[in-house]
Parts: sequence; C-alpha cells; structure tokens
Amino acid sequence: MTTDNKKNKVENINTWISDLNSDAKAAVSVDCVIFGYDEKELNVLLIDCNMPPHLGKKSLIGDLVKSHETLDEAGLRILEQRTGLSDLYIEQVRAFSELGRHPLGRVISIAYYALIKIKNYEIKDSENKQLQWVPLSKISELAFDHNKILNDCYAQLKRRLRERPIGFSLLPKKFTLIQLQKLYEIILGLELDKRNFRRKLQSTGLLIDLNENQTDVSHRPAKLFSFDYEEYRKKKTFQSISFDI
Amino acid sequence: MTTDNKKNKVENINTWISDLNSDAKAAVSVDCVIFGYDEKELNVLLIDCNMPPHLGKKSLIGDLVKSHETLDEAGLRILEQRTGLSDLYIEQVRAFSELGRHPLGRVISIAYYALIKIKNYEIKDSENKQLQWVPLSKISELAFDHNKILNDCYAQLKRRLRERPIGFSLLPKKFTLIQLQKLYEIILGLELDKRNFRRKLQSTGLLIDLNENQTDVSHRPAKLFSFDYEEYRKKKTFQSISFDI
DNA sequence: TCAAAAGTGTTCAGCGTACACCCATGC
DNA sequence: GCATGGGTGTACGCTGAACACTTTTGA
Repeated sequence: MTTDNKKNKVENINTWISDLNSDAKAAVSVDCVIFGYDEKELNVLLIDCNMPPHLGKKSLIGDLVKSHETLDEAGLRILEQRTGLSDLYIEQVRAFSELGRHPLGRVISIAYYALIKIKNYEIKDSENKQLQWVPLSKISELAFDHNKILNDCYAQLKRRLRERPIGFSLLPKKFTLIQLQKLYEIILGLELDKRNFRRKLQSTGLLIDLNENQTDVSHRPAKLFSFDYEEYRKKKTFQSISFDI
Repeated sequence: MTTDNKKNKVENINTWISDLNSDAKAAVSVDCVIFGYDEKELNVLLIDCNMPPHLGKKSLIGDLVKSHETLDEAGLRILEQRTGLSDLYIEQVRAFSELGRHPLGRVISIAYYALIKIKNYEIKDSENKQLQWVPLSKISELAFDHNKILNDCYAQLKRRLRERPIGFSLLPKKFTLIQLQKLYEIILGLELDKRNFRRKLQSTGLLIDLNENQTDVSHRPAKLFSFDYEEYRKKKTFQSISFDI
C-alpha cells in the first residue's frame, strides 16, 4: 500500500460521511400492488388520490419508509395498516425513480405486490369509500406512475405463479381442482385444458387428497385438496419444482 | 364526498409535505456488479474497501444517488466514472435495505449488474491497484452485504442470458459459434452439446453468417457470425424470442 | 502427416397438447 | 329424469438430449 492509497482511503471516508448528511438523501416510499382474488376476478386495492395534480384519480397503496424499518417491513406495515391483515405474501418487484414521478419532489419508490383472499378481508375505512377493490380489467388511468408499477407487478405475479406455489395463498385451505384451475386461468388470462392442468399440478406430488367432498352443491360434488407446504419446503431445497401449467 | 373525506385529503397532503422534509429521507446508493468477460472466465470488478469495519475486504462499485439523476442514470454514471465506458448494458436487480448493512448509517442500495468485454476496457486508476478484475470463482468474503448482492445479480444474469440477446454484448461484433458456446458454458456453469447449441441459436434466425473465416489459427478456421439486433428489435415486438439453449 | 479444433445428422424418449364421454348430486 | 358441473385416458407431434466421424488449416 502506498501513501497515495492511504490518502485516498481517508478522503473517501470523509466524503461519504458528509454526503450522508447532505441533500444526497432522498425520500423513499413503498408502493404496494395489493392483488385480491374473489374466485371470479383479480382485483387491485386502490385509494382515491388526494394530491394535486392527480386529484380524482386512484392510486396504489403506499407510504414513506421509516428510518427504522427495512423495505419488506415497510410493505408489511402498510398492508397491515390498510387491511388489518398480517403474514401476507409480499414480494419486491423493483425501484422507480423517474425525476418527475412525484409532484412533491424527489421520491424513489420501491414496488411490491401482495396477495389477499378477498373473503378473508374487510376494508377498514369502508365508511368513506376511499379504499376500493377494482377489477384489474377496469383499471384505467392511475395517479403518478402507478400504471407502470401495476404493469410490472402484474407481470411478475404471472411469472411467479408458474414458478412458486403462490396460487394456494389465494384459495381456501381446502380447495377443488376446478377452483385452482380457474385461479390460474384468471390470473394468467388463458384458457386451460382440464385434464392437462390436473395432470401437471398433481404430478408435483404436493396436492393432498383430503378424501372429502364439497357439500350442498346441486351437481356432482368435487373432491377437496390441500397444498402440502411442509413437503414443498423439504423438496425444494434439493430439487427444482415448477408450477407451470 | 363527505366533509370527513375532504378533511382526510388535506391532512394527507400536509403529512406528506412535512414527512418529505424530515428524517424520513434515506441515503440511497447504487451498487453495480460489473461483470467482465475475457473469453476465459467471468470476472467481477471489485475495489478495495476503505471503510471500517470492512478494511481489507473488497467491495462492489457503488456510489450515492444524486438528487438530479434516476437510478439508471446513477448506475451509468458510476460505470463511466470507474471504467470510462458508456452505453453499457445495465439492468436493475433489486433493492437492499437491511438496517445494519452499512456502517455509516441507513443506506438503501439498489443493485445493478453491468456487462463489459474486458478487451475493450483498461482500468483507469490501475496505478494504485484499488480496482481489480476478480474471477467470480475466486471471490470470497466481500464488504457489507455485497456477497448477497453479487449472488442475486449473478442469478439474474443467468436467467437473462436465456431470455435476451445479452451474450453478444460480451463478444466482438464478429464472433464464432464456438466463442458463443463457451460464453454460455462459462456464465451458466454448464457443459453444452455443440450440435444442439448451434441448432438452437441458429433457429432464432438472428445470427448473420458473414461468409468470413477466422485467420491465423493453426487449425480449421471457424466461420464468423454477427448478431442481427435490427431484426431482433422488429421480431420481438410481435413474437416472443428465446435464447435458451 | 499430424495435431488441433471446426463442422455436421440422426435417433429416441418424454412432454405438451388436443380431444369426448361418463358420473354424482340436487331439484 | 334432467340439468349441472366434476372427473377421467389416450394418441400424436414436437422438442430436448445423446451421440461419432469428417474437414480444414498450420506447423
């Protein structure tokens, strides 16, 4: 190591310390695309935007990240505050940082998506209707760059649905194969063949046949299954498991 | 809309304005995993870390994001400052935000990876040897959470190599199929069958046979090809193109 | 003529895909 | 008994994987 080298090091440390306390800091927010599934449609939880110039539009659910929390923790906190639900599946998608994206100044936003069974959930401040489930197909212009964020999160959801067992978190613990197929069809926007779909998902060996049937239906009752998370965790550590259909 | 509703809106705006100017701000950095390919190995550009308690370790190349630039712009600036190269391929991977990740306080870092042909590039401050190409296989403990960042970026590189024509940005404009195959083998860590590899990549219809040969090799000279970026841009808008092998 | 690396086709198994009829229940 | 949706097996084509010999050049 040369003297030059040492000098560089000291300069670098000092530079960083002063930078960290200057206006190099930015406001950082988390925006969540909260997908809600009701066995008919895929919905997104939106809120009325109250910030000019986006008044009258809807926006995703977001908040600034606090100094004591990670991004994942901020995402979970936002979800719990808005929906009362914890232990939801969330996943980071990517950061958005266009300079003009927020009217109040520089805000870098990290996008997450989350998955909710709508049945399990009652909107907290439903009295004033600021929060709404909106079917994905009916979402038009959102505030800020939230259409971009939504697109990226939806694309990631579709990719992940084929890779990981996330569909099961949108269904009751006991579900029929028809329910599962419909979920895949609605999220992916495809029609699937019943026999091929069943063969593929059952070939994972992770669907537990509960030997129970639906009741109170006016047709042949469907068999009920549950997903074997336990076995999935074991298997995935030493083999790759796909949920592609 | 009720009066309650209006009141909420005003409060929200005010909250945001004050939050944006408070300590809700965080230092935001970009860390780049700069992959350099020399037709023998995959290397990563590392720098000696000069920050306690990580003195003596190496770290990825990074810097704080400035208030007037997007994250992509910050990534490109860092690359240009360190390597003198512009117009490189970069891609965002994800944000890292663990509370203890940086010794000087809260720093949220957005990870990028970049691709460089090592031939094209001479390390700028090579006199003091702070910057070094290190073969991926020889990288051990890095500073901060940079091993995690490296792992995630390498995983993304491997995924993308199968999806997009990024391998060609690591080879000369005119390349042989053997060079291309070796690149895939080294990056993916696999051995590939020569005939199957050729068939698959040539079936994209995007390799231009230049009707030229290698010269000055002491064996049968290989044919030279180039990649048809023009055609790729056209095709990909209306069909999905894979570079899986 | 030898060494070194380039180039080239075919076979087979497994997977994805397409497809039509019978079954169990409530009314 | 009929309407409603649930459940099941097979045939075919395509794609991925395995595999060995000939060709061209420089030394």
